[in-house]
Amino acid sequence: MAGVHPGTASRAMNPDMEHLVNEATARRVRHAAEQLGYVPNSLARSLKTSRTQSLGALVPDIANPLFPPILRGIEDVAAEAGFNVLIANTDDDPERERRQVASLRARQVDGLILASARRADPVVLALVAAGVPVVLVNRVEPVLCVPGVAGDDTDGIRQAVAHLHALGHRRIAHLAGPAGTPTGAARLDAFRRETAALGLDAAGCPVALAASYRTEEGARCTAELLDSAPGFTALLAANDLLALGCFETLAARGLRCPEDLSVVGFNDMPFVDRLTPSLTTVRVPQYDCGAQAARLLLSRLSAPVPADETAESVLLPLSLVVRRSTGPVRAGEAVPAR
Amino acid sequence: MAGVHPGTASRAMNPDMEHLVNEATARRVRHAAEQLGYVPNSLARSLKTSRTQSLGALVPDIANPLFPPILRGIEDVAAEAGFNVLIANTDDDPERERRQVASLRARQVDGLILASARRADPVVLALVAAGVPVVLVNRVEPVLCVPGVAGDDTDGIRQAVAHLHALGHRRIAHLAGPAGTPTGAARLDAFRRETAALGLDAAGCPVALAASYRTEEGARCTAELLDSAPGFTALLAANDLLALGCFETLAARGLRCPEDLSVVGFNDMPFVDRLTPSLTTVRVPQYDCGAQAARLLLSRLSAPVPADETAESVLLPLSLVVRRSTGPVRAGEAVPAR
DNA sequence: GTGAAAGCGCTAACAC
DNA sequence: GTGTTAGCGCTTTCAC
Repeated sequence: MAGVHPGTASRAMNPDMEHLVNEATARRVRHAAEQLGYVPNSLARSLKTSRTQSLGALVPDIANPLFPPILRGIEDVAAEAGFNVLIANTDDDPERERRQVASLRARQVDGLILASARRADPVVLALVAAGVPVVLVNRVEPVLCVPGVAGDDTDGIRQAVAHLHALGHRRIAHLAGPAGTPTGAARLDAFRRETAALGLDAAGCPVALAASYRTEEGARCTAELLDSAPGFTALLAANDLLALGCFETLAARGLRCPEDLSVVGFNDMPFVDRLTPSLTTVRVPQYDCGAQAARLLLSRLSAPVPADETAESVLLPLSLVVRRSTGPVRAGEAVPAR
Repeated sequence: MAGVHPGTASRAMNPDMEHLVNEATARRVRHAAEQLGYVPNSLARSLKTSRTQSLGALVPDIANPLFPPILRGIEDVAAEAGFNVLIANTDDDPERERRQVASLRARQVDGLILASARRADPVVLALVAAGVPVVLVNRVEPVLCVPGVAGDDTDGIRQAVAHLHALGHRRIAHLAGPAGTPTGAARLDAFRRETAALGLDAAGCPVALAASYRTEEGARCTAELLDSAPGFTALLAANDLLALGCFETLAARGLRCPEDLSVVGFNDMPFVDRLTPSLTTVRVPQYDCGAQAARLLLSRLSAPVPADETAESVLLPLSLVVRRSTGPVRAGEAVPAR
């Protein structure tokens, strides 16, 4: 319609090549495109250039409130660089994860951000072996030698334990996350180290292992702890959803929080500040995690890192947000220091 | 590697064409593919077939808890049919919406699901004019003549008003959603009709118009209502987030819910059952909305509907969930004028 | 049952 | 500054 060769039209429509074309011609082409409602076919473009300008993002479940802020962080950074993001849910199911990764690879994403990594995740290993640029977020596993962005779990747990200790608690239980997740394992490790470092009696600091990061699991494990190892005055949950489950069990048994039990969560999910009692929790900057992970991946795309270079992971600082679910231990319940 | 022509390999790898190829040959091809870690390039396939097996989904903001369940519904149905979903955020910004639609079209999505439609949305009209299969969800606008799936807002408001009326409330305020959104407009309309039908005095049923579906807006508008038209004993918010804002203002002014003011929300967002007081609200089956919308779109893709056929919209039944934020009006007691 | 060949819409060398 | 050409990886009609 502009009376030019397709090649010229292509140049006129591409901001990076526009300078190669006569200003008047370019205007004519753009005008024709506008008239025709022409939208360049990015599939064809990608087939030619073998870059799709799109990233894949894998999350366990988009409906889990932890992940939308991360995804939003990824999207915003990606959009700024002209990248789209394809989101897929794994439901923490390895088989589904495998299928989703295959689908994203078939769609030729330029790189992948995984919020769904499990410990020694074979899918991640395969991806790395295949040379696909990958960055982990939230769940970072150093053993995998994949760069990632996450909160500094160890320090977060340290702050939470220190807070409870300062309130006089000496018997602190831990509601640990699934052993298969890097976060669950790291937080449990940190919990054991920190309580030991403060000289707390290991027997007074029982641990329950949740099978998943779900409210019902939190409720079940809390009940289990109360039944099998009573006597603790505070409970540190590896995740806010688990803490919500704890609230449920306490309510069901007529126990009050924080009077009977102080509860600390992890993540600072949206709306946990509006619960009663409002949840004391370790704030993880999810949006920033996502944004940083996207930046890390984009930088690796534009400047590929040699295989022998060590994968650098970023640990974002966390801060404890003290609210109403934690309080001083009751005098009668304080365990005498030995 | 299998020693066959690419065309044969293609047939062997495609479940629908597999019957055209010798079983032994097919096995050989699949084995070679496995060995090589071969993943078919769906870009090239799509370029040839001009179907991408992907849908676009536009939401105002993925971090708004209303939308993840809808997206999950879409994804699950799409996945079952072998479709991927590309998600994009509009932030309710028409310009951003335009760009996102262009990007999705450039990626040749086979159809679009919009949760972000505004009233008489020009982007939607342009899409329809261009013959792109479109389905609306949540925000459905009959005027646009686009099929959609949403809750039956009119009936939802009816139930909420009837509930408050049954509790003795005769002065009910409405915190209306943005006039630019179909949901805001429909709920306001229904509110006016229902209160009138019950013979309530219009002057005793003041309305505040929120500029956006955000907590802060809800807080601001509640304050405005309390200041300008005190005397109402119940407040019906067009959306749970607005209701949360209402809670904030009540707390700030030392007013109790439901003793001083009964509050009803809309949507039944995740976690509003855990607030104090737990929120009485109209439950919208978000997941089902998304799932139905996806089904509707997929059916239109496989059996295109002639242009002259009327767009059929689906209204899902809603139900009021009565919790603790509503209670009987106390005789002679009204919200104290400041 | 398999091979041959054309072409989806675009871009990037290369001419001129 | 613009036209020409080849080809990205795949599918599909048509031969045989």
